[in-house]
Amino acid sequence: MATPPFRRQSPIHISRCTLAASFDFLGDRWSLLILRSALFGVRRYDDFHTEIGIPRTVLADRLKRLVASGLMVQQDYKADGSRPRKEYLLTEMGEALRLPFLAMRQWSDQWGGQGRTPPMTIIRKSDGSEIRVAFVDTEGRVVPGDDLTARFEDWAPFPMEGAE
Amino acid sequence: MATPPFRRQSPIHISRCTLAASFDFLGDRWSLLILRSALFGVRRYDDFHTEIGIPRTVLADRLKRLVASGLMVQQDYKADGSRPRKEYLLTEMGEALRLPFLAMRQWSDQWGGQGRTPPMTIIRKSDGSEIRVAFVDTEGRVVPGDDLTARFEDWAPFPMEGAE
DNA sequence: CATTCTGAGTCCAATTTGCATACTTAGGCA
DNA sequence: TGCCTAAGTATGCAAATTGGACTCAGAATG
Repeated sequence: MATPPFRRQSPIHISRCTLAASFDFLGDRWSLLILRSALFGVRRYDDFHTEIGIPRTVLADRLKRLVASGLMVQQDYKADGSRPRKEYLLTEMGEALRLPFLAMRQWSDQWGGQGRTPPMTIIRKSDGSEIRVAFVDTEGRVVPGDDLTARFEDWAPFPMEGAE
Repeated sequence: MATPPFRRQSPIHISRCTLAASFDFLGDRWSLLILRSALFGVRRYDDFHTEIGIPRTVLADRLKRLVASGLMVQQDYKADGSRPRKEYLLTEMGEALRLPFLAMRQWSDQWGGQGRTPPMTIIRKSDGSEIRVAFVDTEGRVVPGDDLTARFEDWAPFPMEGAE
């Protein structure tokens, strides 16, 4: 993936950038860690609390925000031997974070893994072969990172090697 | 991408999770926005400052951390008519964030774009065809999200549909 | 029926972090 | 010599975070 040419400004203004908006919203330590756990199947207040060590006040706040933003929904459940409670489930929108999060995990394992074998591998159900995240074309074939450019709406194709 | 089964704990403990470590490190609004701009080719202190509206003290702190962590390097440059200055460039490690960031952009455009056409499209240099981020197998072919499972080191293959 | 237990929160004071404004620094240039 | 500019640092106030104690509701226990 090639290095972008020097620029004084990003081609997309920050106030109209959906990515910047996302970062603004869920770009904090705790929200990201909650979503990580949720994508693994964790659902309950106390489970989030003990797993990630988040202060209870902050957890309450973050869950409220995640629900308000449509990434999670509250749902009743009833374990036998205890009263009805709420659990927090990812919506389709929240579930869709699986791809970017796994792309991020791939990066984390490669650059922060200190050469160790990653503890988790994604595999295809059918045959157990390894899966990774990559750029693909409309035919569904992998494209190398250095063969990419970006096009901007109402712009000529951009001399970029800096899609992002 | 299928919903994971309910679990009380994530299969990877947070203290040994490279992804959690990454979130811990760069999981804050400003670091993410700085990296977004950097991936577009922005390099200079004041350009970051005016583009993303970050307070100068926080910017100084974040750049220091990004350099210390190996995501960026300081480099001298000399524009004519002015004295030598420093600029901040992504390292190979920082550049490698392009894939996860673009995966995140794809998500942001889909779920936060309110149905508008995304202002940016990644295209292949050679023929201008559209490119996206997806799961691929070892042959470089796209794999649908619901055909995935995770395998954990020293574990049997995991009944997951919750790779993350 | 009264008591205890538990998951899911809220409340609060101390600390940390973020913020805006102002100030500093250093070399080129008029 | 003094001004200009990019790139910071210093400082004091505001906001968010933190850990600990407290609350609440219904199920189980006696």
